[in-house]
Amino acid sequence: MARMVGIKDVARQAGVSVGTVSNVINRPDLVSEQTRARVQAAIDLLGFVRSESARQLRAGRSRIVAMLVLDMANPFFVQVARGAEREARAAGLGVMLCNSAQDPSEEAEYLSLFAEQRVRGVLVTPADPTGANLAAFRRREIPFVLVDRSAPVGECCSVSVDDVAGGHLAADHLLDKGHTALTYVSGPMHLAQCRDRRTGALAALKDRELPEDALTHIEVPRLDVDAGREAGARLLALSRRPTAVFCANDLLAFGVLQALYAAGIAVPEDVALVGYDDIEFAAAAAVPLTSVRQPAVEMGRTAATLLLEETGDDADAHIHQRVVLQPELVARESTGHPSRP
Amino acid sequence: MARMVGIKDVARQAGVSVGTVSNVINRPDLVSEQTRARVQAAIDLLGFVRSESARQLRAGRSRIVAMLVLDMANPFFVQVARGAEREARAAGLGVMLCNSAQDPSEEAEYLSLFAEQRVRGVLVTPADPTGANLAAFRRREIPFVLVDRSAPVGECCSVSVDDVAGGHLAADHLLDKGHTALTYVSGPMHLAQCRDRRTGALAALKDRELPEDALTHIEVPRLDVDAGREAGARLLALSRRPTAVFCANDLLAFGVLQALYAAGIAVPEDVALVGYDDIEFAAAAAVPLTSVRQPAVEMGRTAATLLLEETGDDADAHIHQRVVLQPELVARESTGHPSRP
DNA sequence: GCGCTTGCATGAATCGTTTCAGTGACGCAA
DNA sequence: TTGCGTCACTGAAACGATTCATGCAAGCGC
Repeated sequence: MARMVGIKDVARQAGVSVGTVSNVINRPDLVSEQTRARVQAAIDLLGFVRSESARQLRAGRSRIVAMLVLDMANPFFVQVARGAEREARAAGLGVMLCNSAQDPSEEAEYLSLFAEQRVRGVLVTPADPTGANLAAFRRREIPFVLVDRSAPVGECCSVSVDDVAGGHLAADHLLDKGHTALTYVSGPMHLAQCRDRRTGALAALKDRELPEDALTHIEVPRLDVDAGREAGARLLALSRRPTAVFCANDLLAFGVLQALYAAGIAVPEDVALVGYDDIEFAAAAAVPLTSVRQPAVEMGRTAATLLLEETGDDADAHIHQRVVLQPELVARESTGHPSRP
Repeated sequence: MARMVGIKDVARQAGVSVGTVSNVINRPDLVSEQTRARVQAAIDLLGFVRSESARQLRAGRSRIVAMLVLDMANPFFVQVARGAEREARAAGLGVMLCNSAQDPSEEAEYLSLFAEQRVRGVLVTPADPTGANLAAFRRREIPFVLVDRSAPVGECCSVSVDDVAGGHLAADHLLDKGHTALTYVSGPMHLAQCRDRRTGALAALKDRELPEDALTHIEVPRLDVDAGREAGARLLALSRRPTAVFCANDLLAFGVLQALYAAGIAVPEDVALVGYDDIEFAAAAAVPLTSVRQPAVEMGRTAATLLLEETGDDADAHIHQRVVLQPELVARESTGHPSRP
């Protein structure tokens, strides 16, 4: 590979000093019209591309924000990423999107990588339930924002969605449809998500003075379609099959839906089904899925905004915020068409 | 933010020279056991993290490969990315995943970003039909591998899947089921993908001496679920409704499926449906979707391998390759259950 | 004509690594 | 003792940009 052309080559070609070339690139207003044109011509002629590494070596930090999500196979996170990306790029920053796949050791590796890269900041949905990875990361003094997790006030910024409210919405909807007992299908209960959504559902039952045991609980080890199928199988094996099922995310709901279908059980006629996240495929399923919509894009956008604020020029003025967004129920056919409740 | 601790601070703390610290990190075998321990202790004590930017400034290139995909909302590309990522990380490289969202200008911006970053190489599914972006990129002498596109031999590496064969498989399957006329639902025909899959389907018809007009064609402007719904509506409006539909990707098929369902038309009883890509949700739909599986993970893996080869130490020995993988039909219920054809 | 400001351009210092030619120290053979 | 090779370490020169104190010239008011 031929030697990269540097700012020096441009300077020589244009007959000016390196400082001037730098000014043409970064503060063109300091340079006379004439010189600027000459330098620009040299740049174009030589095909000069400035080296980010040299730039950031001098600046002390890069112009990249990293984003580490739990599961890229889940369209929900892709949406979040899209929101964050749009915001960051509007501010002239690049985004490095990575997938921890819920594996704490992957997460740790990525966080080291980010530290070495001196990224501007990190948007992260933590995978490590112990918090050890983040604690180690905090010591490096790299700003980060928790996404889809809420942080203790003051420790760092966080953007999340009110999962208790979401669980409440879902349960309310099913109860409105006339069901008096629900089954909650969740991932591992060490995830705050799964816990909070259940809490919300219980609250909804309580509001109507229904007993707590009107909520059956099926817990599976992951939050994907496969696990949903497993949950569906266990659901079918119950002595009294429930008529209303609330899943902790849409992927689980898909799995359940499929298991029910395979057993010849009609949705919504025999069983009403509610998912969570309202991913694109929820609407696109053959039986469109009622789901609790999380403002995913907005969550990403907000997280990026907070990070930019924290790492901006007036960073000292920054105080950590804990943003909680509200979910919203999207009723579709999997819980009975609105017109025939 | 406190000043970053550098290799110099470590050297001072350990009472050795900077060169020695560097050796401890990069070539520990050159350093005596004792010194190594002392330096390591200093590193841990000070929480030293080496600066990638300085490192790559010296090295002339970074340890990051970029990946630019067409549509991150399509799980197929997420799979490809996963394959590439695994391979790259195994080789100690970071992956920067970006989404051009099929927008040539986004693509151009990202390619500039990559050039400035001096990335090791780029895996790209081009969005720009004119090829201008890539041509500009080639001048920068940054290696790249085409993904899900085949390149003219010798120009660069490429990994793709045989789309003609895929189309043939899909059509064959439907014809095997007894259908004698097919409808092909595709995205824009300027995409080689869409063209080739049609070509394959036509070949299948020809093999059975069916006329070319046994293949109706519905073209929609994008390859997503919405576009699929539109195609479904147009399909329903046809004077003679087809009994067999082949979609250029699973997202389109989902849209069609939904439109059919909404119109009370049963799949597979009234209409048989085949998708393409075999994304995870294909199996998870309430009517599991027959689909042409592309070896997505393997494609990503192979692309990354080729790139590593091209950018490795023996790069001079590298000759551009054009890898074509074979697709595979996965029969599910949307074309009639195997047991009751 | 003198001192001032203003506008432009200069070039050296700097960022944090890696690398490489040198420097000692030590052991061993002649 | 000298010469030589090895081993462990040193210190300075890159890498390619940004920044800043500095210089120079022209313009202006007095």
